[in-house]
Amino acid sequence: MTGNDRGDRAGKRAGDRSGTRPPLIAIVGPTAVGKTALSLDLAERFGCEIINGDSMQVYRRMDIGTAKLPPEERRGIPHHLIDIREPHEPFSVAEFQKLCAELINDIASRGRLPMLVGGTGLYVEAVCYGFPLSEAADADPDFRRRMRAIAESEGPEVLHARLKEVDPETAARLHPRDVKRVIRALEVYETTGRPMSEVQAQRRGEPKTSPYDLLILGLKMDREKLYERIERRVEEMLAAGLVREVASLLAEGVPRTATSMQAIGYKEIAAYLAGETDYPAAVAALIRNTRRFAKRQLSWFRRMPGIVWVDAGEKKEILYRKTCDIITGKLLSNRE
RNA sequence: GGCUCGGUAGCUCAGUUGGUAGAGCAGAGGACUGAAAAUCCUCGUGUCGGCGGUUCGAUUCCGUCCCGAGCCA
Repeated sequence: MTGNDRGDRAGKRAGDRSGTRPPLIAIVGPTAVGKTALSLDLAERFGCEIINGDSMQVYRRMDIGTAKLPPEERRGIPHHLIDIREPHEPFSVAEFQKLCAELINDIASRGRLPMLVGGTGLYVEAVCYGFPLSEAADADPDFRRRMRAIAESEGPEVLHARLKEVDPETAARLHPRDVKRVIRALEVYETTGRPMSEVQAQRRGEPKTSPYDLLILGLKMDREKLYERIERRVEEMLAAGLVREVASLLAEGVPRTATSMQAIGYKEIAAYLAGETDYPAAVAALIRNTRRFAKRQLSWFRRMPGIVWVDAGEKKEILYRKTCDIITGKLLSNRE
């Protein structure tokens, strides 16, 4: 809401010329590709403030498993939207988008450059391209619980059939077994009385426009190399005390069903601590799930428009210089 | 050295009473608009260990060699 308002105001003020929208640099890419390290160098060089774009780094005390940058390593650069929720609290794209919009405007108004860094495709894209989430319905936990119960007892197809009656367009788009999306679509109809397809009609399928003066850098890397880095990172997390971290979260009463406990690294270790698997099996699952996650991230970002891809497999200095050049070119072109 | 059982997809294995083969896992691709590190969809050709023989046709039967495991000397 706030983001749209300010975007409109900025548009009016400047006759809708692109240079007057708040600037935003985003850095995306799969897990373990090196987003954090690069973001620090670039933030230092261009006077950026960093906004976290990882859905799980918003949770406090989930540090090791989410590869959160420790405060003492942040080189004095402000980092936003880290540690803003308790691990048992829910969070959502809509909240994220709203908080981001406020932050971006605030940072820009202070003459600094906002830099969104993260691997959660939905979150980053919702911010970069301003999905009109505010027009849709709020989450309704109770409704979701009831729907889940139906899916379990009668099968997910029953819900899909129900959706087909109220919103045939969305039903056609969704697979009958994609329970979460089917429930969300039903939820939108339930709480607004309008089908989701109608709520989203203006945006879906249209060419993407951004409320920001936007530059998205995508980090890519040879698959084999990326998988090696993932494996190494998991070993490092374990050595750094991941098991202890998960155990202490469980001990403080975070339920295993909480969104935060669905995070990779946490769900596998929680299963091990509950005696459902042995340690080697848990570690193997953790590595495998991280690889699959990286694959899904790549799938998302390959499709997302407007990304300038750079090879993160190159030497640190080369990568730094290349990305600096891209950003400088972008900033100069805005001055004309 | 002798005997037995194995050698089939990256891995573990199934199977073909002779008509060139298929599961699980791993892997790959994709979808994604208020749970997203979540959720969901699609994808199985490989000298059937090598070389000969029998056969219209061999991964399947026979011989031989190689490799692995076990047992007996």
